[in-house]
Amino acid sequence: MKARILIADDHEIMLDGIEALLAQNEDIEVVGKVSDACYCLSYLCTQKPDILITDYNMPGMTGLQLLKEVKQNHPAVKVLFLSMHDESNIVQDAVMAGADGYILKKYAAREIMRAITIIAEGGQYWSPEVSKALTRGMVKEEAEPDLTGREIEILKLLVRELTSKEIAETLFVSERTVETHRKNLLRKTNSKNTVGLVKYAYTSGIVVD
Amino acid sequence: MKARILIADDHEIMLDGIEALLAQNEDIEVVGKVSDACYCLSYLCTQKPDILITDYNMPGMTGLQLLKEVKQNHPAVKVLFLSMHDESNIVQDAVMAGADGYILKKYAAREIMRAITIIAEGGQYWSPEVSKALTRGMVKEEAEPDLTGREIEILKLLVRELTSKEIAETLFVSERTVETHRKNLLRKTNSKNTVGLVKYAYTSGIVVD
DNA sequence: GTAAAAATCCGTGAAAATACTGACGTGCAC
DNA sequence: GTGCACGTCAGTATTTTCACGGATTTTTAC
Repeated sequence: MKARILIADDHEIMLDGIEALLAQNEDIEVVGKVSDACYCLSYLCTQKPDILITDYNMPGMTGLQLLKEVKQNHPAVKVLFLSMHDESNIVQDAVMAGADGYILKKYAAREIMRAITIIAEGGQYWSPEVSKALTRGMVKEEAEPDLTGREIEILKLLVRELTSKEIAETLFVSERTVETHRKNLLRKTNSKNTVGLVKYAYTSGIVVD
Repeated sequence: MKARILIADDHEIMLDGIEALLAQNEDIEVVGKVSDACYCLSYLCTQKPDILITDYNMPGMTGLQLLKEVKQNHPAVKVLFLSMHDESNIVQDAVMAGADGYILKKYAAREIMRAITIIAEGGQYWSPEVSKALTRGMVKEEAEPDLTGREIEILKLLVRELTSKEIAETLFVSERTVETHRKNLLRKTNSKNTVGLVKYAYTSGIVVD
């Protein structure tokens, strides 16, 4: 009874690297490798993997969106995140949305096998840093960045170096509206100014980088 | 006569992935894997690899700095960059500093073998996108972001969400001076506003991400 | 059908960033 | 010994952002 694995990552070399690692274990079978979130979803419909290993930063769709899609349409599939980021807001979002595991890329080599074994048995696995980020978020009570669709939209335009005025013109709303959204973004992301918003956009995967 | 390869990347799984790929070719021998730029430099002194394959974003040192170190102290070592970025300024910096190859991570799986073969024979290899970025930079005559030390210093403080006033106080200079540097940064990085500077800081590897 | 969340809008005012133009000293290279 | 890059500083003006403290309407969820 092999664990059937689907791997998603936009860098093909990561796909091969992960596959090479997993090949060492006979109880694991890689049934597919995809480098695109949309293709990943369609793949889930035809094949029925037990576990999806996916990068958190995917082109076209954030890892979080992908996770939500998977959990909604294929609740039986376990999801293990691979990510460079250990910011508590990102990790927390992933956990809240039902991820089964989250490991940092820099430790992936030594942790991925254990993570898959545990997840295949119905458990969960978090890298030490990730656990720390989780508790940090809990304790500080600071992890709320639940941005609305409109806020994300505005953040994306902001990152494209548009001023509030230009964003307002683009979205056909008042300048005031944009300013209100920015005000809320500053509060939610705990930023001092625009710089913080751009940093958040980068580290949270809202921009593809 | 095998080609001796040293691999540097801060994500161990990438090291394993690359090694697994290279293992397919008998003419290639991986003599070391390091996940830190400093350790990489010391390794170069003891072992004598023919080719160094390195990530462009390394903790503690940018790929560019590492390249310059290598070319200065170990001119015989060829350097092949692996990177997520194809911005013309980054690519151009790498080429100018003497890189022997530059491939994008998303194509690494299919290109790395060819790149190494070519480089081992004394040639150079660039991913198609990289070549495009190079010519784009040439044609547009826009690729100059040669930031001075002071400008980088200010950019780093800027990314920490400090205002010009606060930066001025930190560096014990006039607010005007900081504004001048920012103005020059905007021009050099071809940015419209602060947002562009933060983006540049992220994509160029000035901040560690 | 009601409560909560999200999106829209407004005024005032201060702070910060950007645009423009110009200048001065220092050190280094050719 | 003369450019030239670099870092330093100034004045003036405008635009943009941010901080207050509201408000209304639309959408969503139960």
